[in-house]
Amino acid sequence: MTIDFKIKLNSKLYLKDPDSSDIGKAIITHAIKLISEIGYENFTFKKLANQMPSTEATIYRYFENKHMLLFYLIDWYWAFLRYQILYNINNLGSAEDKIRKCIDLLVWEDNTDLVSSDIDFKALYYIAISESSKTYLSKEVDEHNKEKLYMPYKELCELLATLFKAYNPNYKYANSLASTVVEASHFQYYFMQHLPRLCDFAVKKDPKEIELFLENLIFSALRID
Amino acid sequence: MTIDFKIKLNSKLYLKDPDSSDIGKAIITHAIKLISEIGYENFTFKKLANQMPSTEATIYRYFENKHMLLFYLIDWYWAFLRYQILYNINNLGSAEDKIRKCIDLLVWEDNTDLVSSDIDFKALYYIAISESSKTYLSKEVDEHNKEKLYMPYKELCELLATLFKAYNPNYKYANSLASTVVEASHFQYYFMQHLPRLCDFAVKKDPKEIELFLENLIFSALRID
DNA sequence: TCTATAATAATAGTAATACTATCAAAAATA
DNA sequence: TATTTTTGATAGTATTACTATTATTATAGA
Repeated sequence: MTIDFKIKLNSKLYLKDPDSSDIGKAIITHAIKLISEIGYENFTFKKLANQMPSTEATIYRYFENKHMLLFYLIDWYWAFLRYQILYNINNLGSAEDKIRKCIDLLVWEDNTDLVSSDIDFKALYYIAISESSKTYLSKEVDEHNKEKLYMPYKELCELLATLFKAYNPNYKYANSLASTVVEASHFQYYFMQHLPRLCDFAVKKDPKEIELFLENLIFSALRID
Repeated sequence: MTIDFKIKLNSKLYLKDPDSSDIGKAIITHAIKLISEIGYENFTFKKLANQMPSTEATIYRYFENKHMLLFYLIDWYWAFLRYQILYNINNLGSAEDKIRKCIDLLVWEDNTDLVSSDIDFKALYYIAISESSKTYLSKEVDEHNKEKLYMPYKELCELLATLFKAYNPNYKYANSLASTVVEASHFQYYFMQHLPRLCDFAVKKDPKEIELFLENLIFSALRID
């Protein structure tokens, strides 16, 4: 599958748009590779510069610090996921089918055919799982929220919530259910791999099991009597 | 309410048991205060030492680094929460009542009467909300898991899962539902305060609303037809 | 109470991190 | 070609995350 579009992100995420130059794009692709390998805590601009190769100072001209670079990747991920969902549910009829498709796209499977791009989607997905909550679990959350940096995440949740409302207009917790499902799709995947006693997918370790759990959770909650 | 017990934590969390000396206890109480104020990322042993007051070197004799100190606090929190639940559901008859009581204890309310201790429970609760996932969202997760450092969290989830199974023995996702509810109790509270569009509690900002959402989620999922 | 032992304070020091600044070379653009 | 922008190379600072040493203080046992 190839979707051709440009994701335009909030300009407050960066000092200089990484999408505007080759070296900017290299920063993004190498950052995805490096963060997914060594983790956000061990990631530094110096290490990134050595990998590219480039210099620390150059990267600092694009991003204020590593937190903003992570923010950029995560916002790109949420925006990309939302576009992918919009594209894929467009031709579906029922709200139920649309919700099922969302769950399918929320949970990564290895057969997902996302080539034709420099972005390593699987690596980015792992970063999203392990690091995305760190964009909001910080003391700067209110400032960042004022600068509208959480918009891509909010828009994704809003899309899900809208579908839930379409399925059952009387359900009172559409937004909370949406954020719960998005978060759960991540940490259940993480638990499956690292802390299997916290989930029920240890035996098969199959992402499809996570989808079944989430579908069951959603349609039970939304059920109309 | 006063519960009198000692929480015994995994000795791999520390170099010297902070519960074994006055200065060790001071490290814990001051760390709770300081981390809740400035956040884990901005927290350093030097700042903690200046607050107590003591010295950096002294704190390093108790904890390998700030990550292990956070781990200690979070493990204490999960263990404490579990004991509190066990104590409170002991005299309850039905699984449904027990589950409702768990939700009640999972979500902090300001009237919660936990005095008679040096521990600032409210501050610790806020730390748990904002920082607990950082104990497992690290590249060292598998090592720490081998050392059984996630036991208190697993035992809490296991307790919930057991209650879910008691309510409906045929439900297939008791563990995943348990971890989802525990995590959701935290991030829904956080969203309510910082990112209200991601939840449905923005108007009242009342923790009771979170409880209603979680109860609805659980009993819908567990419902027997 | 004295003595031995352990714990802490005070201080110093190192390597890495998280930046900022400067300036020349290279590349892009007009 | 001239001008502007970007990058590389280098240097430097403050803070963080530790480790090490030694003197002082507290504690426990005889």
